[in-house]
Amino acid sequence: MYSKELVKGTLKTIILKLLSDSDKMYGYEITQKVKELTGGKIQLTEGALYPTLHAMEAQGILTTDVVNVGNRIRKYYTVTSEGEKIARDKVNEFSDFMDTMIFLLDLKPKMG
Amino acid sequence: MYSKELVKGTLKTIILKLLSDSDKMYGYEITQKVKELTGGKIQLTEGALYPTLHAMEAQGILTTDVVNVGNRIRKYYTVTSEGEKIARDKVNEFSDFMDTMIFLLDLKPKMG
DNA sequence: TTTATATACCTAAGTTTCTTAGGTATATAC
DNA sequence: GTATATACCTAAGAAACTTAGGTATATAAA
Repeated sequence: MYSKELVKGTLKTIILKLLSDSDKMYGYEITQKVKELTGGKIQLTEGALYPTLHAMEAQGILTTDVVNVGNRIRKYYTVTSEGEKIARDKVNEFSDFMDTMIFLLDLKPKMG
Repeated sequence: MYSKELVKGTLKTIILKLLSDSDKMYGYEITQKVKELTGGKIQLTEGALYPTLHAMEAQGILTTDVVNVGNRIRKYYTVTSEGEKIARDKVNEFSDFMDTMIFLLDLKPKMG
């Protein structure tokens, strides 16, 4: 797990990237996918995740589709076309930011 | 300039890296150096910088040396040996975090 | 059978970390 | 004599989280 400050500010970018790459995902699924992909190094908290999803829905970035699975509710989120553009912008901005930080901190990236 | 959320959480890391690589620096000098090195893409605000420097001094990470330059005061900051370790840890953690994000966001770094 | 864990949603109070918006003062360029 | 640069500082407010709950079903273990 990384220190809290570091992961701050990346939540929307992560959510939008995962949702853009898949048809639809539900909240709990997003937390599990991030945990799996990062080997547990990034673990989204539900207290941060759900309000962010609701805000992005209110802004027209995401739409929802509520499904009954057995007796439980599952709320699927899909990125709108407007959201797709925001997703690309967010990922590009983060990429640019990382390049700047790599230079500033005099680092060599380990991948690529 | 990057969106505010992104730069959040990197302030201490940036300050400690710059101070570790130099003998000593004063607050205003740090803001100018970061602005110069990032081509204006990261601009530290004094409202964030000074309280952070004071906190790190109180924690024994930094020591100060006040100097008179003409009739003006200049407060130089130096990293303590304890601070050097924290600086290395912070930079390493950020480096690791970037590797994780590069994988998660499916990016290719442009440098290295 | 009841207890713990996993699934699946949610909210609200509190904390941290920053931005915004000031204040003080000297030096220099226009 | 007015704006910009240098150089320090603080305090109120905002943003984005964490922490700590609450609700409810399904399943595995004891």
